[in-house]
Amino acid sequence: MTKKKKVTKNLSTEEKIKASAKKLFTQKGFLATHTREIAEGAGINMAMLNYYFRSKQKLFDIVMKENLFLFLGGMVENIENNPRPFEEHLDYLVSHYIDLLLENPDLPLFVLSLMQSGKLTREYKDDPLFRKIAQWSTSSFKEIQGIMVKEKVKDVHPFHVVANMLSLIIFPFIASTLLMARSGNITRKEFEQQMIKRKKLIPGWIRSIMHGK
Amino acid sequence: MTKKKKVTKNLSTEEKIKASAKKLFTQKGFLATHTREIAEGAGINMAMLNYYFRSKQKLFDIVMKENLFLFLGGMVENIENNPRPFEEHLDYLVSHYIDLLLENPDLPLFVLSLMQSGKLTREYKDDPLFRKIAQWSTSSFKEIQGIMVKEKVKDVHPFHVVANMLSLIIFPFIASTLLMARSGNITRKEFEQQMIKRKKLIPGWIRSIMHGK
DNA sequence: GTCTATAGGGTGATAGAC
DNA sequence: GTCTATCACCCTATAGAC
Repeated sequence: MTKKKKVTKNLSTEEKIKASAKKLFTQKGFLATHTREIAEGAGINMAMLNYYFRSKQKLFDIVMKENLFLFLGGMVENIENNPRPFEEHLDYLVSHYIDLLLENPDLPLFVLSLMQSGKLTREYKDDPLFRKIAQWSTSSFKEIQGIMVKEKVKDVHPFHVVANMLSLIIFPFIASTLLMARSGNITRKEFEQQMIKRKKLIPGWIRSIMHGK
Repeated sequence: MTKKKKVTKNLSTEEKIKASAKKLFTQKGFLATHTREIAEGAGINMAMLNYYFRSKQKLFDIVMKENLFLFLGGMVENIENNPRPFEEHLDYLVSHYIDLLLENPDLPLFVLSLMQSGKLTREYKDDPLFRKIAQWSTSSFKEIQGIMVKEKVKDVHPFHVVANMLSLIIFPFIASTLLMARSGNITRKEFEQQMIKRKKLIPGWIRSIMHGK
């Protein structure tokens, strides 16, 4: 009855270990994942893990960095290749995140747990990718502020635009089980279909806040 | 430089242990919290923990149950004492949750981590409090559905009403650090002030979705 | 590169004195 | 009820044969 979904593709041992580790770390976190499980999942011995990665911690760092780059890399690329106002960027942004999260639904909780532990900001604050994202979000925030001043939206702080955008994109994935049960017992497939529909819905909701409608 | 915020109120040893355990479990989860830390936080010895609670697991179960009752208890009471349509309940609901989360900002991530592990539904699915909440949310969902049919909202599934309500309430607390940094570097105090403002804002946003505006 | 066997360290739990 | 000392276990990491 025990699940042993081994990663048995045609990969090098190193890649097999990384694939197994990524899956387990993302699902269970650092502490709850044991090197023995990772080895088992990769179909190799525990000693190989240390041969290739020196330690559990180093393996974790490498896997996490890849996860983060996955999360942010595509976005930065798009920002740099398509310099345009925030509001024109909005549709791409929402769509990109939702696509990413549909494929990696465990990513948000993983990243947020790391963030809460303070580890994330400590270790990656000087990373060029992180700096770019930070820079872009600062300028985007100022843009949002500008729009809201122009539109004379005074009862809603621009903070809520950012808060709502991230909430509406990310939270459903974190609480998918809860939401499926609380919305007429829909299936995983129906859930995913609704997430795809949100790609069109969320930008509208965000715009109506920004323009005070 | 090590923080040692001991729980040094005038409490019985048992209460001291529970207070220390609750704080640590909520912030770091089960595995990352060690019995030695809990004991240190309570200003007592590790052996006392087993004397009062038999094991780390039992202590965790007790503390978790209290956390859940905190999360749900007040709401169930209000639902039972004030039977009224969902939309009239909405303002109370949002307000209650935001007040609760302002005082217990670590609670959501804790509950969601538990939920993801499947432990929560397994252990508490027969709990009367859980059953009441489940029942109430089912009937509320049907009410929302009814309103949206009446208002001829066809391009938005009622799922999104529930999804958005929970997202807008809970997510900002999970990602507070991120949001503060991404919204003009606001302080914790300003963040909390905006959360209080959301008590009035969120019901409006939810209503406009329900009524197709 | 890959394995077996084992070292070394830390964790939860408990025995037993007071 | 509270403490000190210690056990038994499990986990990561590594040594060393192949």
